[in-house]
Amino acid sequence: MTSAPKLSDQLCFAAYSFTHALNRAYRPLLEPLGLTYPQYLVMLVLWEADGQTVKEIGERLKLDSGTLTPLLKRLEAGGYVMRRRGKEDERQVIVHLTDEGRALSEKAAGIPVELGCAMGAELGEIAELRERLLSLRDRLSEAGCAVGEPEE
Amino acid sequence: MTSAPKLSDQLCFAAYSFTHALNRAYRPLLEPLGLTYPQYLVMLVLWEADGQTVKEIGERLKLDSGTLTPLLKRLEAGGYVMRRRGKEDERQVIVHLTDEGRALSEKAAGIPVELGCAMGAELGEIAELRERLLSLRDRLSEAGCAVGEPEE
DNA sequence: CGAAATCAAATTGCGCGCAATTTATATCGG
DNA sequence: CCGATATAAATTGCGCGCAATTTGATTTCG
Repeated sequence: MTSAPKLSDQLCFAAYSFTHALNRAYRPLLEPLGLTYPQYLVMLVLWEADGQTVKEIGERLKLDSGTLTPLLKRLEAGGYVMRRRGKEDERQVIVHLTDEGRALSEKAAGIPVELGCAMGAELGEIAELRERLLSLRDRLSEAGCAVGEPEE
Repeated sequence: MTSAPKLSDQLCFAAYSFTHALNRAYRPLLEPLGLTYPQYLVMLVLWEADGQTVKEIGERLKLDSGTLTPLLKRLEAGGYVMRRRGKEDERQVIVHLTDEGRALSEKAAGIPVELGCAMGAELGEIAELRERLLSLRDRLSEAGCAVGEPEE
């Protein structure tokens, strides 16, 4: 008798609802900066290395141009980045921080700390959890198309 | 000098991209059933207990009527559930499985197993990770409005 | 060189998630 | 009993995420 899978047993639901809770926790912290959470992630990528192409940003965040193009336009409208066609290769668009965008990193510096406190978890626990999630993510991505073949 | 937070240091990004990877892994498994991942979660809730109100489903999944109402309408259009106004309290809408919706649980029974294999993780590891994510989620939710007060 | 294949962004369409508002029903207090 | 309050869904508006397609530039190869 194949009983239905239980919600409470599922790692997937735990990850799903944890992510949403994180999103909700970030919202009030990011709102004063005029950023959504995915926009914040893009800014993190640019603070690490300015002048990346849409493709490079997408590889880092695992997002495609369908998501990034409108998001970057909103960041541009907000005055945090500038989008320029590449000079050598006109297919690509290079994203540069504005002065304002660079300056924003100072205001955002306290956010991870604050979130860490809200979770009340130790740095070591956080780090370990992070590694496990990234490793499972990569295994899932590798499995990728292999998922789905019947067992018999 | 307050340097910008690093993407790679962040638990939040790990959770974010793990969740998206899970979503992508579920997609090809759920597509033959005609379900999206959030729809699958709703079905999990109903397979455990049929005849719940929109509110009850929302409490279980941490979703509100703005998300659930259109989702449930699509499930109804797909023939898996029926939505009925409550007889005692006409404010609430009670969601019932159809025969087809109940039958679907058999086809979905293999999905968690398949995903577990794709992640190549042990049951114990999965269970532990799940508990930690749920516990952090709840701590985040409790902190809730407390998040955001300045430190000085 | 020039057509075909490849590649980077942009666009389109759809389903979430959630804040904010609206509608309809139920309950409470005077 | 009736108006005020509270509650459950539904609705509206916006920003993702992603599949699929389109547009325009570049590379490949005959």
